[in-house]
Amino acid sequence: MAFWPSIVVATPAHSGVGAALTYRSELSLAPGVLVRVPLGSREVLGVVWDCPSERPEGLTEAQTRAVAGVLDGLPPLNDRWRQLVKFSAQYYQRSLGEVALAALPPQLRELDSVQLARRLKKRAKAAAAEPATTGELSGHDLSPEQADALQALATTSAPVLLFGATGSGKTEVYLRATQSVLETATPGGTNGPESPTQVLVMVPEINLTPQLEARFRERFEPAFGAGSVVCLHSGMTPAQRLSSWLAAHTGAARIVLGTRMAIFASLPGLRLIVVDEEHDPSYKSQEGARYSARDLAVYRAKIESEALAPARCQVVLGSATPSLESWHAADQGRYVRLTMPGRIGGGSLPRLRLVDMNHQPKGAVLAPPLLAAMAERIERGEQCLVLLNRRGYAPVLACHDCGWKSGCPHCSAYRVFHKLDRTLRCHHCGFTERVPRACPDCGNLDIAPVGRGTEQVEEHLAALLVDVKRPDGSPARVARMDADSTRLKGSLEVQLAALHSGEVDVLVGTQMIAKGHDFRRITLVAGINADSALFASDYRAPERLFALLMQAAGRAGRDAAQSGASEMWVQTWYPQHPLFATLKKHDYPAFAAGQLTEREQAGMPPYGFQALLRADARTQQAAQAFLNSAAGQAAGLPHRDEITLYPAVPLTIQRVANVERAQMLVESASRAALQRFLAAWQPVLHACRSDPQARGLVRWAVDVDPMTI
DNA sequence: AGCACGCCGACT
DNA sequence: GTCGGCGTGCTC
Repeated sequence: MAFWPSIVVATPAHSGVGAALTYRSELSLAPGVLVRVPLGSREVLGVVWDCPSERPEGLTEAQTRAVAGVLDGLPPLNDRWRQLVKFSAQYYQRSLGEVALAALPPQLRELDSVQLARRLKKRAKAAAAEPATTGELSGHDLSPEQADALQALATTSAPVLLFGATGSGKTEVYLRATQSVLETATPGGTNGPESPTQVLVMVPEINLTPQLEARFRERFEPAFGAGSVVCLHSGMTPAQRLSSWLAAHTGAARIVLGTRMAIFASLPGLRLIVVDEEHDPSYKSQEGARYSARDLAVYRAKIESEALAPARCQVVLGSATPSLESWHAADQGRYVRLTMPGRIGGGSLPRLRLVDMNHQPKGAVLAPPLLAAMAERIERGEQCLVLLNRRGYAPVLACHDCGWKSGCPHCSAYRVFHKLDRTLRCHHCGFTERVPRACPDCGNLDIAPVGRGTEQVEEHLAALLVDVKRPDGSPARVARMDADSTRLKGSLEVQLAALHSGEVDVLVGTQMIAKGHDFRRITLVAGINADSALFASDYRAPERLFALLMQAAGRAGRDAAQSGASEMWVQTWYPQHPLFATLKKHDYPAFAAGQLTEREQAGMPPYGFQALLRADARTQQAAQAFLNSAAGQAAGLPHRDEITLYPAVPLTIQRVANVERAQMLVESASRAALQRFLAAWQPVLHACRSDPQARGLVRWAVDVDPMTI
């Protein structure tokens, strides 16, 4: 008897192969089984989607090829995983195969069933050698707010928005919720009683995994064994990723910590998903399938719950400054909002001090009152954070004689001056050159930096604070932390340790210093260039600025004894801006309500729904021609009358690495209409590729629910 | 995406 | 005379 399994393989959206391919097999293959199949002249990894015993019509036997091998020994990917993949592919307008294969660890593609069996055997052996010691689970006492939140978590089945101030102890809530799920949830469901309960915890950045991993290991390894907590993120080696993935898939791992990619991990016993800092834009993927791991978390919990009923899989979205989408969902009652307004130990949030730059000496990078406040803190043995969202020494180098600027020859952007290695670096394409001795255009020797980045502020501060002494009489120390200073592996840890040990008094850095890290002795945080975000054209800019400043403020005064005296300084030319009034009161609900009113009036998300059609081409003309041709041929498609297609426009940074970029905004008041329209548009887009006007088109992509427009 | 096939310039 | 440039086109 022959079977005709339909199998998904890695075929990107551009390839035109959208659906599964039909192969031949002597054996019946269960859906979710991993196989190796011939594709063209290669042999690739595939996932069985369906396995009928009838050959599909319109396909002759000669047109099919036989399955080359089955990766037996590995349990099939379960129905819910396949449903998650299918939904993601549909919703984000990509092929099933692309999403499915991208969700698997890359190294799995290179393994045959013999090698895989060897890996699995090794894993089993290691697990047997390190049995759980059934130690006691320990934890600190809970605050009343934490206890209330946990109580509410236990009784609700809707998605939970945990709205907790920085320092309110959200992590402890995650730990307790995890503990409760692992200890009490009954295993079972459709996946069989053999799959132990599991928890997925996501963080926005790789940088944040180590400290979270340490806390989860400390709490759970004594009871659940050495391999019970694993990480999953793109910074791991291929071998580590495969290992963690297998641990999750086989149920050996009980807790998976990871970045957005972890949402696709195979977790047969999944009972709880935590999305920490749920507002963070990093949860939205910007390449391949442009999925939102936060939104998929909500969907995944829903389908897991449906399969587990009456048991359930819960999802918790945590933030001190939730996304307006989640806030709105809570307003509507679709999510349950749990609020933890107070800091652990009763400390208060830092006081906001606005510095009106209109009344400061001309050209001052740091206002004198801010400097004085910093000096005072240092003399008391306290630490300061200075936030500036621009790395390098200066964003541009310019010649004052002829007007030359340090533009990138490959991008429509300036190259940034890095003084440390005397280079001009393009932050978009990476093109780097040594700084020219003289102006390349007119030969003038007097070329000067314009504007400032973290390197310059670090240098500046070191000079300005040179006479300031710490309590022990030693001079103040200034350090810098940004993507440049933490590039080398392990250097982030070294720098964090220097701050913790008190070696450093002032830390200058980009937004990476605002995120998550727990600094005990910081009592002053300063944002020195917030204005650029105040009037940005992106309608999400205020939301992001508020979140960043709120998060940065949260770094100060985490030690309750000092929290009363801690301050958040913001330098601005617009102290009257309404954003600062709500920030001053730490009143996120008021800020969110204001933003939501504006969004509603403008029909913007979450009241309207958007997608972008993006095109990259060798010329701007070709990119726009593709978009225009796509728009023209959208006439008559389903729901076209419910869709607004905006004119094609170049991106803000029009050219990157010699590729011209353009996009077209697609908008609708109905998510369903937008979805159906995009699905019907897909074949048209494929056809438009070969439009003679669009000659030179490099690639195109649809971005559903884009973060920036 | 890979990887073929396919048709035009500088080299052993 | 070939090696190889990357422009189209297909993958059950």
